[in-house]
Amino acid sequence: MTDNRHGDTRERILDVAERLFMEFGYDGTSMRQITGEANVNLAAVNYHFGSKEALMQEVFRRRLDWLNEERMRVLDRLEAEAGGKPVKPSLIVDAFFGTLLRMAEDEGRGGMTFLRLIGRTLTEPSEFIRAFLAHEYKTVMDRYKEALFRALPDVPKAEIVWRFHFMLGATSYAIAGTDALRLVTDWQIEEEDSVDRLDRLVPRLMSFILGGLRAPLAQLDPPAVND
Amino acid sequence: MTDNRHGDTRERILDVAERLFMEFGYDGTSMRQITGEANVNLAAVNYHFGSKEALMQEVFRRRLDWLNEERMRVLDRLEAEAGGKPVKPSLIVDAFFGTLLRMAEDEGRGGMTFLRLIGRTLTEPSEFIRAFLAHEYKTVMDRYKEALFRALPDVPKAEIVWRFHFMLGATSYAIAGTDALRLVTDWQIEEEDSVDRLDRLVPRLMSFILGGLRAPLAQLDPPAVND
DNA sequence: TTATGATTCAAACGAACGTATGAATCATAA
DNA sequence: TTATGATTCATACGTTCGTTTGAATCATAA
Repeated sequence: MTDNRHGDTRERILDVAERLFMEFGYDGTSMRQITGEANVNLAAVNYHFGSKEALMQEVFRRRLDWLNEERMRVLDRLEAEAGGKPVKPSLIVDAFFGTLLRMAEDEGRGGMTFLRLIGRTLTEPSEFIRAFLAHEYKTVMDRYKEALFRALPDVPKAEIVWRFHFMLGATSYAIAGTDALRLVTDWQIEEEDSVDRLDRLVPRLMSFILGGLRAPLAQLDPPAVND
Repeated sequence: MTDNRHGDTRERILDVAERLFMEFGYDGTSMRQITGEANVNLAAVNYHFGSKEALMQEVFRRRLDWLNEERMRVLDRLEAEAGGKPVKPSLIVDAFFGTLLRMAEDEGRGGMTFLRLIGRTLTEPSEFIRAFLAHEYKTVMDRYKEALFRALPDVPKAEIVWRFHFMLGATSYAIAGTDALRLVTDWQIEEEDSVDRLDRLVPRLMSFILGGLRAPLAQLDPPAVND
């Protein structure tokens, strides 16, 4: 027969699904693709997870639980070290984005595959995915926003949230977009600078988003009256 | 009967498809949705455009043709005004991204709907879409990269391309992600700061990406030897 | 060895998808 | 008015989708 050990069926499905969702998106990946490449029966996903949606959620939960706890731990440590004073913005940004990016160096935690999946999924259209991610992210997001508010007391909160958006966007896109970017820019960057080389990407991206965070505030006209 | 004028069937299909592709993505939008909301027969898309893929391409071509020509015109003008000297980076960035963002203020050119569609599509998984966009974008992209190379002669070209990526990412995400961002950040930003208010978004985004472009270069270890 | 619950299997289900077809209807000009 | 080509129409085709089913097979413990 095949080399199936029935005990790790769940894990094999999760690994394959993670990779295929990353490559083809949620809608673009069929149950038959997943079960085929995982060498399990078509019905196995529904048996072990209940549905395709539940599988997608489990793919994320498996990685996000650790990531979000780690983000909390790092911020806890930074705030403890600061002893009541606000934490430096660059440290907060590194705790949030750097933790995510460095997670990709650990194959046991999903590696580049999961990192790209996260990036791609943040712009996925499917309603249930966005709702699920919003719920998973809420607590951590609120903690980090509060930390940034404290760290930048002179910057309007709305501006901070905006820049958090922009940083998220640059990051998602950078990690999701290997292929997309390759096409758009023709990618004449040398081999050793490929996105696959995280040690090249991380410092560049961190430098960019920190530059954006520190940029002078835009001059805005006063808000128009609501009519 | 309905208020169908058979002459504008093509245009009505394009308008509806643009909106639905923006909202639900390419795979998530069915021919029956499109033709239903456009009040045309199911077969109309295949009759007028040939296929769903061809429809998607026409949705883009209708807007991108003007956008890319306008980007060329603006850069032509800037380079003429500079009279042989390099154009300032901030002007180049504004010519590329600002032209796109300001296009969204013109409902006749697609408005926010097309802007969001562009943003979302840059991370779409479908192969044919990415290939199509890469082809549409190639000429313009090369011109702008060259302009940036000339404007920043002391910055390694690879770094410039990287930061172009990051700027593209922040922009795509910001314009695509109304709903996604709303969820991720809980969106306690006041009403008048919504993404729908382009006059709020544009200066903030431009300030952010310019800050990123100007950020100090990251310190990199020398590239590892390829083995 | 046998009984039991967990897992895997082949096969099928109904629904939705993009597309194709040929007749009906329309606009236009001879 | 009639002939012609463009367009719209209702309907159906063949696929693929996610899911379900009931029997077969497995691991485990009495």
